[in-house]
Amino acid sequence: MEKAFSPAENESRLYEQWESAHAFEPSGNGDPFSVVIPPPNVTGILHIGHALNITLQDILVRYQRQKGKRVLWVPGTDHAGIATQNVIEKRLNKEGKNRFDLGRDGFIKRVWEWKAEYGTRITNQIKRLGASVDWTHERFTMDAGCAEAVVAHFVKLYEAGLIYRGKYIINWCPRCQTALSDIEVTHEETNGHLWHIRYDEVDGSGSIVVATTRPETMFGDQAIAVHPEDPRYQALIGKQVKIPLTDRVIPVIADAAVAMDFGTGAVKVTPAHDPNDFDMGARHQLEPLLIMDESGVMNDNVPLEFQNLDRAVCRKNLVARLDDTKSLTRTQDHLLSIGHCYRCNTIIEPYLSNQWFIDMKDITDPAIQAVRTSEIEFIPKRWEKLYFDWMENIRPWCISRQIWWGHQIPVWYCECEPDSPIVAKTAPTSCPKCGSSDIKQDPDVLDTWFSSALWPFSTLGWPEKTQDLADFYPTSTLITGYDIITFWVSRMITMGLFHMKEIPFSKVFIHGLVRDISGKKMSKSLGNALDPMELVDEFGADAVRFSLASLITLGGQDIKISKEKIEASRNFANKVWNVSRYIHMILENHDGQIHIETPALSDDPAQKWILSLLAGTLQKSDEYFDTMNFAYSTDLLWNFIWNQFCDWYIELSKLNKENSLPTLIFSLTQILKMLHPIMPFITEEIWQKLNESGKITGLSPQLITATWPEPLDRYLNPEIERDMDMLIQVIREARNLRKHLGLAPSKECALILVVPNPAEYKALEWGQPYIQKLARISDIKITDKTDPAEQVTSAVIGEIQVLIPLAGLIDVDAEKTRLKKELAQVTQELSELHKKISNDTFLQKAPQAVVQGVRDQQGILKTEKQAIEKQLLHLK
RNA sequence: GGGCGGUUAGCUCAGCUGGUAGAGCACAUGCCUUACAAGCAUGGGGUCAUAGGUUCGAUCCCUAUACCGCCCA
Repeated sequence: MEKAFSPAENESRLYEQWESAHAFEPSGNGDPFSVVIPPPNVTGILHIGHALNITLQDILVRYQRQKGKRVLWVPGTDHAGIATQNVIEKRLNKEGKNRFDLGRDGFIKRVWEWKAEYGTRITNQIKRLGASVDWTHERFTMDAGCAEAVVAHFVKLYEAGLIYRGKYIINWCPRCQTALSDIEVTHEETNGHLWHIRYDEVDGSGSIVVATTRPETMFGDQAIAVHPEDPRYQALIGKQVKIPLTDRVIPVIADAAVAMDFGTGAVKVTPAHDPNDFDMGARHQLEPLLIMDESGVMNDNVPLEFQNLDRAVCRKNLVARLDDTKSLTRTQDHLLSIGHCYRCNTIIEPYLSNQWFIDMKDITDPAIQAVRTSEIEFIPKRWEKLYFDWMENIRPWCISRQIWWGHQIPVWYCECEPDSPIVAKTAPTSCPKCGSSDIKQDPDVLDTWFSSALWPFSTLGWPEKTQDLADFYPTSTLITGYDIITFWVSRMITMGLFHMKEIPFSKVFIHGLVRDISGKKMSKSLGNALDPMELVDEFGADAVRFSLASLITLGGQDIKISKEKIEASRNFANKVWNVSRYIHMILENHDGQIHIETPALSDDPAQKWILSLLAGTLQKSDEYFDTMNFAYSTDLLWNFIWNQFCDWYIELSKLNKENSLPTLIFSLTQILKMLHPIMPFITEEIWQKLNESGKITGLSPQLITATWPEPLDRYLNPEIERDMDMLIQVIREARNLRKHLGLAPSKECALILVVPNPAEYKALEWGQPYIQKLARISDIKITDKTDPAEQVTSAVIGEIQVLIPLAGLIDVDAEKTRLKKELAQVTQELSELHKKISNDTFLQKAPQAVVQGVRDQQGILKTEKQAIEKQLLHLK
């Protein structure tokens, strides 16, 4: 074996080997276990959040596969309507063109070309992470099957009366030129102003001052509203006022929705540009008046001087003019929340337009129930609160988008009845009413999430009744970030239950978002983004995966990642490689075969010990993988492999190399199996190297399809673990004493152990060679009583005294100082225990075991104290 | 305005059906001990945000407060 594992030279080869062996495809007769990947944007690149998400799924999936499940992990990508269209439009801009120059068909063709060119980029990145997805099941939200599903979905909802079209205020992005759903708008607290504007009464008798954050919309005002019980304005209700700078006259109306304590208590009502005003307008039969076009530019419903101005410029000019004309009575600083497009961050315009909606409130009940009854379980549970909050206050979902890239709405219109849509699964050739062939399809496309909502079953073949659907729906576990619980998770559950009458998955594992080391969200514009592919290049996929997994605790907190963390994981991988290399070397020098399925049960204490630890590790490992406690899994394996197996067992086994080989090999194979879900590449490579040695029988050709370890409970041995713990402590103390003496590590010395306890005496007796080897001891003497004659440096572990006799070399003063410090420590602890034990209420109320624990501890410390005092006396 | 999460060693985080704290990294010291210097050995380092309360006993439970982050309106 090479001195180090080279990820760059081996990972892609191993991946291809797995894939060509069909290892990622469902096989066997086990229970099905299926997962659908949260589809990334087909033309995007993989960011570290994806890497985290994919890593966690792959760990779960590989574990379940090794456990013998019939595993299907469906990969795929999303067409990401607005985002992708934006990218292509930017490209066109660079060529000095726009989408209208190409026309709809030409533009869409262009996007498909782009997809053909870049669509494999992200799937290759998924491969580089080692994701064991079944590529034969790969899907795309705009492939033929998904498209068919989307149409079936739309038609079914329409026929159930749940989809409708209408004029409402929606969130309009003037840059993307499309409607957005409520959750596609992000709100930002912003320092703005509250402008107080005076509207004069037509009859000249007085005026009313309204406060507004958006003065430019005043040209669309259709009323001024006050609260019906506001004493300040009683006389004004019903009066007519004039909009400043215009001749338009509007009424003062009374509406209970007006907040008396906001601003002046009087508000302008602009039904076409504000959702609340729209509702109020409907109550008072006010006609909405649009004053901007779709780009946010003022139209000819405003005075000439403001026409064709951008809304922001208009505001600036208007405020100046109002000030000049004394209509502006006051300007206040005001903190307000402004909606922005989540794709391009442009300020959203509440805009009146004709859109398609789904009436969600009629179909969410089963989806709410499924989580209430724990049929679907969120991990961590607290996210259910967000889910319920969203679902129980659900509003109509605006699903139409005024873009070209996406699923065009399956609706046609005929001149004969332009307001009556023809909804059909396949494009009609003529109008069913008048027979005219002059029919036009609705130009809008559907929200991308409309198709994503079908993902757990559209990817398995729905609306056809496929074998995949029968075998793998419902899926098992969904793993995703909390940022798309409302966008995606809630809608999959709703639509899964609506179409399939069955939940789409039984568990939803929610992980945090990846942030940089200072807690900021990673983004390209901030320059703090870590490119997962660069990290894979530098440290290997295994190290990146291990690092990410090690940060995922069940609390679901956001995680911070740094290169240092990944470097540490790379070092761990190197440790695994090197211990394997060491065992491999012994194997090569070994004559004969090792039978892996029959590990030796030897009398060797070290072997008994490591097998006991291995058995315990396996138990916990199963538990942590089953509960998706990823950080515990990585901790457990790191600790067992590095701190127990490598640091201690390997060293102990060197005393008994040849005899230890079966245990070494067996332990290693179990380690590889347990570590494989997290670090698939390096473990697979080591596994195959073991196989290539030709000296081991019973190994499957590939680790990926090797079965998970059988329980090893028969090896559990608490006595040997206790004895070895003690032995390790003795060795540590001996090393510590040597260090204090300034002894060169290579130099051997003598050791005396005073051990009054017979059981400990016995263990130290068999442990004698281990102590000599690991603490570099030439002569060792184990006795049950102190020999006061010698000059020693000493330490105490419970009843055991560890002494290094070294007449002449010991700095008596330093030794005294050290012992006195220890004595003070022990005395302090003893006095605290004493305080506790002499408290009557403690004795009465604390559990027996706790009281006994304190007593035991007291006994041990007393012994230690006496020993230290005795040693101090000897030094005089 | 409402809600959620966080505050533990220099850094990143564990720990919490309550019995005075752990890891990795970093740091210090000494080592090329033939698996590994991407390493080995040893060590230092924490009034568990603050103030109250419950309790024999609180990092853990309760109530406030402060600060940080996120979500919703």
